[in-house]
Amino acid sequence: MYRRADHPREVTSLPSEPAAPEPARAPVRARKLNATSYVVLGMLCHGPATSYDLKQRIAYTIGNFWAFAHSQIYDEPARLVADGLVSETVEQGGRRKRTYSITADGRAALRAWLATPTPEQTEVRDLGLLKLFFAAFGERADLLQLARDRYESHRSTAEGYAELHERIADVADAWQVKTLELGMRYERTVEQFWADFIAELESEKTE
Amino acid sequence: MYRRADHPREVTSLPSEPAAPEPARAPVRARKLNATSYVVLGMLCHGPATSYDLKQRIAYTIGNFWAFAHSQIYDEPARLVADGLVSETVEQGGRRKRTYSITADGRAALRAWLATPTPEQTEVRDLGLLKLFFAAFGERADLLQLARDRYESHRSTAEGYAELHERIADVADAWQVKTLELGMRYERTVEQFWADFIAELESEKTE
DNA sequence: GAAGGCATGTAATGAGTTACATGATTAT
DNA sequence: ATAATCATGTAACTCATTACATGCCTTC
Repeated sequence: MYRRADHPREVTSLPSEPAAPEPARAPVRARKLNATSYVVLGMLCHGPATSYDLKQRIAYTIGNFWAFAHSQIYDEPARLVADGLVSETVEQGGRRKRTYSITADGRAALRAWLATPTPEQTEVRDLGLLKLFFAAFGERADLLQLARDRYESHRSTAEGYAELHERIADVADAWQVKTLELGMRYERTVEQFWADFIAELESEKTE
Repeated sequence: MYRRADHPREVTSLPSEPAAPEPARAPVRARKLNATSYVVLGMLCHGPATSYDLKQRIAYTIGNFWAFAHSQIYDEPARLVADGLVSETVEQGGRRKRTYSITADGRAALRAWLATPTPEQTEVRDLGLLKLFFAAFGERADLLQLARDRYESHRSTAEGYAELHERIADVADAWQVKTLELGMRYERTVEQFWADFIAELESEKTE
């Protein structure tokens, strides 16, 4: 259950009025969906899922470059249910596990989003880059260490992507494969950057 | 003033005790700093600044790839003051504008962070990539539009970076220039990806 | 049948976003 | 002297992160 569902949001009718004859449709004013919402909607397009299933689907794919905490994946479907974009069935007995499915409205919302322009700038949240930016205030040795760590990290991610690509290129959705291909190019670029940088640092030292 | 400074955090002494003779040092248990904190600390290393100054410094530089809302830049320094890592002076009269300076503890905290390993994965928050990933659930025409938009956006960012690089390469901090160079490589890579993708989409259409 | 990890969830806290508000300065 | 924009800040709300809690399943 969405634990903030009863927060004061917008008064749509006076509390003392008797129930109006309206058929209790979708919320009058829709919440503005965010990236998390669309990720959940998109993943549910592949079929009903529990939060844990979603967590898995995301971890293999989008989670590689855009992390979502597992509690987000437990909260967001509940919000989408409140929005009428997702429906939920609760297992009888046991842990009363919830399974979510996307509704027709949910599919429509996803399609509408896909049809919408995308003017937002990409954000690259890279602590390594931040550290490089402020390196003047630290030690030279730390910078070299940073470069080596970041190089290794991106090299290994790139390698992982390449393997994944081999395994799924023939079977997966073509656009998902494309996404992965951008991931590969990105990782290789950054890997190369740090490699070049290490080389520079080391050549300066010996001069 | 940090408007949540008086939230219940951790009781360090019973309220009824008379003031102990301790010299009221830094907070017993330090808040865990985050990226925003270090960005502010780093920017303050270049000299005292108001929040607006910080906003500017960030907008020209780090803000290009990692966005911070201006209210964050107003909140975070206040927290750092509470942490003892930043000091503040309040203008007398007028708007009682606050100017922040980094303290010795603040510099130490920044240096410590720079000396720390960086195992976190880079996050790339790109709505275009998300849309590509879920493109199977949308229209072909929307995908082509997406590709064109994203191509143009990255092309223009790359160009902007190149100009900036020309202007500052000789005068700015060497590591900051390096950061920019990674930005350029990144933008060029992504630009090229979308260009290739557009070409593919268009060649399929004519077959 | 106990240990350890997998699956499922909630609570508390802290951070980020959006919208609002308004004083100062500059340009017309 | 009015408008426009820059500079400065707060409030309300939403979202994300961290830590906790615990049932369920496998394996030894």
